[in-house]
This record gives sequence, structure tokens and C-alpha cells, in this order.
Amino acid sequence: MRILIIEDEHKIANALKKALQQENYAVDVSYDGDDGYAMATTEPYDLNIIDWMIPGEYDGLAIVKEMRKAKIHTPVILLTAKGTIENRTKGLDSGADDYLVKPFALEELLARVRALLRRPVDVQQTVLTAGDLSLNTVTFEVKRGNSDIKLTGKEFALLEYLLRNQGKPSNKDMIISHVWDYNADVLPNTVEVYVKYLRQKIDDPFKTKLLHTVRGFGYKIEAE
Amino acid sequence: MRILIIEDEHKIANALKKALQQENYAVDVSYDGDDGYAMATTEPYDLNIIDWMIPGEYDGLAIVKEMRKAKIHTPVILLTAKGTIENRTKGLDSGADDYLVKPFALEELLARVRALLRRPVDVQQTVLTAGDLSLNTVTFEVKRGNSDIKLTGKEFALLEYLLRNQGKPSNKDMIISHVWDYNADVLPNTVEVYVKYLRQKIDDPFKTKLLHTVRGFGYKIEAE
DNA sequence: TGAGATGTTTAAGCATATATTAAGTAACTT
DNA sequence: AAGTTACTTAATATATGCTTAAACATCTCA
Repeated sequence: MRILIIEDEHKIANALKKALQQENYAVDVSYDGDDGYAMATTEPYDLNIIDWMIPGEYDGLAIVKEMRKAKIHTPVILLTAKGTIENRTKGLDSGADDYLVKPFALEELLARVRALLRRPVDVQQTVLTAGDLSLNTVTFEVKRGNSDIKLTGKEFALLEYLLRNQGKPSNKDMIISHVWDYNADVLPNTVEVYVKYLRQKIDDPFKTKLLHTVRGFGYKIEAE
Repeated sequence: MRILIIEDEHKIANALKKALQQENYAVDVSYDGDDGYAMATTEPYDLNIIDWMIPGEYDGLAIVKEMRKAKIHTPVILLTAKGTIENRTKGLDSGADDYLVKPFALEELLARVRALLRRPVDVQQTVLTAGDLSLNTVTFEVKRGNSDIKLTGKEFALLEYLLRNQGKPSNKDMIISHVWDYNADVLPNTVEVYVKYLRQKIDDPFKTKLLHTVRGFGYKIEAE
């Protein structure tokens, strides 16, 4: 699966590229509109991720319009800064298939990419488990054994990430880039604090611990 | 199940496409009549959704007539702007199977698509329940225990949506795209207000509450 | 052993999500 | 045309969640 990213903010473009590559997509990046337009119309891609506001003769919207005019119906996800509702309709009007407002969490983008590329449903598990701990990504329910556990949004996102990477330690930078918005300037200490919150809820009341610190490498979920 | 949409308003076409894809249909879109006509008569589809007023040599009505002349009996849903009754008969006369006046709520379209594709009956329940609450999608009656509850149109649509997704929280964006017209620009706060109205009617007078807030994730209906 | 590095904990201020109320519009009835 | 009902928004209040700073604890390696 080939994906083209057209985005002038290098930081964002590279973060997206990295994340998508980790999911085994082949990713090309263009940092300006003219170049991006040329690539989008000449190379065969399975998906385009295009920023609305980019320098060059073509902005994101124009690229989408030209693509559609040229009968290129590759799915497009449009990115834009926190905008008005009018923006949203305009974006979808142009022929884009989906629309994402910055800042967004990487996981959110990945979910939409999967949706547009119609990855088989069974690839994405809805219930993640480790030992007697279970997390349901549809109902957002978290349980340990029979007891319900209530998590906040961030706690849930953190636990989900750790469960998806079960057994292998994730360092704080990794966690920040996956659980927080791509451009969030969050201190590593914030992760530490959230780990504490999580432990309070999923480990402290129980005998066997699941969330482990791997000093120097990060944190991991593991059931013995 | 393959569905073809012939509709020149990109915004509508894309909204429909997305909604239908979420229901696991394979969807193709054509933005003009000539192209659409070619696709409808050469490719095998299980259903066509065709706008009446489209640019090109063929308008929607003509496409349906030509299809029928060519003995292609794929079900057709015709879309049209707020029209006269005369329109309606003309439309069904032409050989269309159903007829929908814009603007319409997505759920309405989905219901008709399901009906025409004869999805197994048990998929579309006519009475939805949660605890002692019941909602009849045919008679529009809502009851809790023995007491009748009167809801307005939007309140009803909201409750129906939540009941269909019972147990799983729906966030405001989801609710807006399913309960309001496809082109409605409605603020998230509107959903909050409607939740309040609903609660006043279905929860406040009763001891056990059914409509729950799941902070950070949305709202859900759930009976313990 | 002890100094620097890494991880833990607590509490407080700030930010955001949700709830509530009221008032303005639009649509429908009589 | 006036009155009613439904719909949506704006303004405000309240609750909860998020993030940081700073103090404390533990580990590692010279």
C-alpha cells in the first residue's frame, strides 16, 4: 500500500511518515504544493494525506479538486488547523473523503487510514487482554477479572497503547508521540504521572502486577 | 454488496459514500450523468442511488428509463430536491423503486437501502428496548413501563440512534452525522442540549437512569 | 559509598468537557 | 396573521481531567 503525504510542516510530515511506515505502508512525502500536485497526479497511490494550508501555487484543496477533475479517485484525507464548521463542509465538498482537524492524535489518523483502505476488520482486535485484564475498544470498558475499572480518556489511550505493544517496553518519547497529539509538548514526567494513575486503578487493588517499569527503556504491560 | 451513487454535488455524494462504506457496502461514485449512465449499464451493482438533477446528457430520470429499457432491473433510489407530489409519481413511474426528498437524514437513506437489499429482517428491529424503555420505529411510540412518552422528531431520532448502539458510547460527531441531515452544520452543544431534553423525558421521572455520560467518549444508553 | 541519573509521588492551577438556562429563529397550525 | 411547537445557539456554571513543578525515593556506576 502506497501513501503520499503532502505537508509543509516537516515535523508533522515526518511524524506521520514514521507512524505509517511502522504499520508497513510505503510512504512518500512532499513538502510543497506544486511538487505534491505533480506526484499525486502522476504516481499511483492508494491514499493521499494532504494539508490544506501549504505553500506553492496549489493549496491542499486545489490539489484535491484538480485530482478529481482528472478522474483520479484515490481516497484523500485532508488536514487542517482548528477551523470553522464552514471549513469542514468546504473540505468535503472539494472531493476529499475524510477530514481531520489539527492537532490530532496519531492513533486517530491511523484509524481513518485503516478505514479508508478497508483493512480487513479482524486485523484490528476490539478486545485487548493481558492476564485477567481486558480492554474493549468499542465500548471503552476496562475490566480486571469481574471488576469494572473506570479510566479517563488519556489513561485509556495509554493502556490501549501499552496493550497493543504488550511485552515490549515503550519509552516515554514513543508513548508521547502515540498517545498525545503529534505536536503536543508534553514533558516525560507527564507520562510518569499517568503511569501512576493507571497503576492506581489497574494494579494497586490486585495482587499480581501487570504494568512494569523497565528502567532505562520504558514501561510495558506483561502478564506472567 | 456493490452500490453506485450518481450525484454531482460532491458534498452529498461523499457523505453518502462514507456512510454506506461504514455499513460495509462497496461504493462507487460518479459525479455526472454520462459517466454514471455508462457505469450503471456496464458494471454489475446491487443498488443505484441516483440524483434526479445532474449535469450531462442524461438526467437521473433518463438513466433509470434507459436502464429499464435495457432490462437492467437493479433497484434504484432516486434523490431529488424538495419537490411536488407530481414529481414523486413521475419518479416512481420511471421505474425507480424508491424516492427520497432532500435534505434527508442519513439514517433514513440507510433504512431504505437496507429495505431494498432485503437485509435479513432481524437486522432491522422495529421495537428497540433497554430495560423498561421501548421505542417503536413504526408507530413512533415511546414508553417507559406503562407510561407513554412524547418525543419530538429530533429527540426520537437521537434516542433511536443511541438504542441501536446500546452499551457503546457515541461521541458528538458521530451523533451529529447520524441524527442530523447530511449537510447540517450543528454545534456539539446542540447534542448536549438534546441529551438534556431526552433525559428530562425518559430519565428524570424515573428512578433508574438509562442515558449515561461517558466523559471523554460520548453518551450511551444502558440498562444495568 | 555517594553523586548523578532515573523513576515516583503529591498537590495545585489551568484547561476542557459537559450541564444548564434562556432567548432567538424557523416551521407549522389554526 | 397570531400563536404554538420545535430547533438551534449563546452565555454561563460546574465538574472533571490534564499538566506541571517540586520534593522524595531508588538505582547505577565510578
